[in-house]
Amino acid sequence: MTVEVETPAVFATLAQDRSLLARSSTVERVAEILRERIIEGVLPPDTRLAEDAIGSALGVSRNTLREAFRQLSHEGLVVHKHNRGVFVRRLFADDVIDLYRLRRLIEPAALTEDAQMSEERLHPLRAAITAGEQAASEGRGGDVGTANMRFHQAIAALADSPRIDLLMRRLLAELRLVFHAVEHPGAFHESYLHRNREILTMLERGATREARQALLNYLSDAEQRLLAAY
Amino acid sequence: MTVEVETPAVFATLAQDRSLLARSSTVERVAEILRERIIEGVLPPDTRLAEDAIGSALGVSRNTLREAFRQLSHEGLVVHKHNRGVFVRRLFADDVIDLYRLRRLIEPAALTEDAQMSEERLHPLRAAITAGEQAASEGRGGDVGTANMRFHQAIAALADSPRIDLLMRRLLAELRLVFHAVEHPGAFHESYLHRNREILTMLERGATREARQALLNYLSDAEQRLLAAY
DNA sequence: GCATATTTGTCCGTATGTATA
DNA sequence: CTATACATACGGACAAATATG
Repeated sequence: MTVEVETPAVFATLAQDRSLLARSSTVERVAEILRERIIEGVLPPDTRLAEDAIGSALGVSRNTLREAFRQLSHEGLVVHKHNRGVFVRRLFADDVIDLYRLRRLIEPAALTEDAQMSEERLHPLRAAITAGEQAASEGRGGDVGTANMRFHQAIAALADSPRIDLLMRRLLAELRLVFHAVEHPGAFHESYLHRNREILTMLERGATREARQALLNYLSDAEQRLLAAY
Repeated sequence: MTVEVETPAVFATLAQDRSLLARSSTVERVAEILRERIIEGVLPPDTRLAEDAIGSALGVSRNTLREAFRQLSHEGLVVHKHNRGVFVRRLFADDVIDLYRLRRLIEPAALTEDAQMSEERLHPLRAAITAGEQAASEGRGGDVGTANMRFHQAIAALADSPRIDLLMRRLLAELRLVFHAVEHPGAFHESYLHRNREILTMLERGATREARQALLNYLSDAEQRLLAAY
């Protein structure tokens, strides 16, 4: 069963400058637009991404679009079925387990004792949390999820490793596909806001070991709740 | 400064079946050929991979070739410079440090206590080691390196996680680029053969903790030797 | 089950913009 | 600064596979 989405309305972008401020390539911009739509849930799992429809909607050639598809395929956001086209990826319980196994490996490891957890380094964590709290108080459910993602990206960034940053970014993008399976993503993320702040507080007072354990508990809880939704 | 390689001779493949046994796509086969050449060192770092030259040498269109490039780019083997083309990636000391940070995180974590280290599961490790020893005794230096890689891929596979498998595969492919910096890659890998077997022996008798420590020592040693070569 | 229409996979030619000698 | 080489992007073509009636 494939999902069909009315294409013209969804892709109302890219018709902009092109020649003026062509900082990035066309392929990059097309991939970025599709990535956003998939992550937002506008293009839910199993949606067929027809070349002709999207290509004409975005005003790009098939070749260009196919390169963007290839890129998203490597990021795990779409799957390529031979002679059938590309579809927004659907993740299963196996994937949730695998993704959280990786998270439990990477995120706690980023909370090293020796790294001086200065105000400076912890600032991104603080910013993500306050953004999440504000979004929650204003009822912007989607933004709560985004802020939560930013918090965990910031945790991974403490490892000070470009490859871990990239790994975490791709991992969280995949997780977005999972969150669409829970009924109220906003409420799901909101319930973890205070736990994020607790972890931050622990880090601020240098209780790294404690923070690591709290993070592990957080991850196991989230995994269980997601698995229950499957 | 970019390296130039005479193209026609290097790419004497792919002219085979094409329509007969088109099991994998053209893109896959092209990527595989380029990956091999890069890993073997035939295409050293900073080599420019011109679309026209390689495309005509392999007999594929530029579109197909570009998709193969994108694949290799995601694996970190080539870098894409906007409006300049793709080049074989050159890694620096920073990258060696980053890559080994990831290895120290992933590989020991794959050696879990609870996982039953049955004969079955440990067989890939044993096979990789004997292959390495045989290659060493027959003076096939390059194959020693390949076998060593296989050993560590097999270690990562003990984690039983598709994403860790993929991560490890990409990580080891990147490391190939590093090994070309040492003068005698074969001798480098040979010196670690007996340490691999020691680790296997520890696992066979259930001394997981000990094996993990030996693996960590192994990785730190290798990192130091590589950094010294830079 | 069959015939037709649609869509993808692959390739080519070309025009335009960009970087380098 | 000019010229050259090259990557980017487009449109069209055709075979093969798939979907549709």
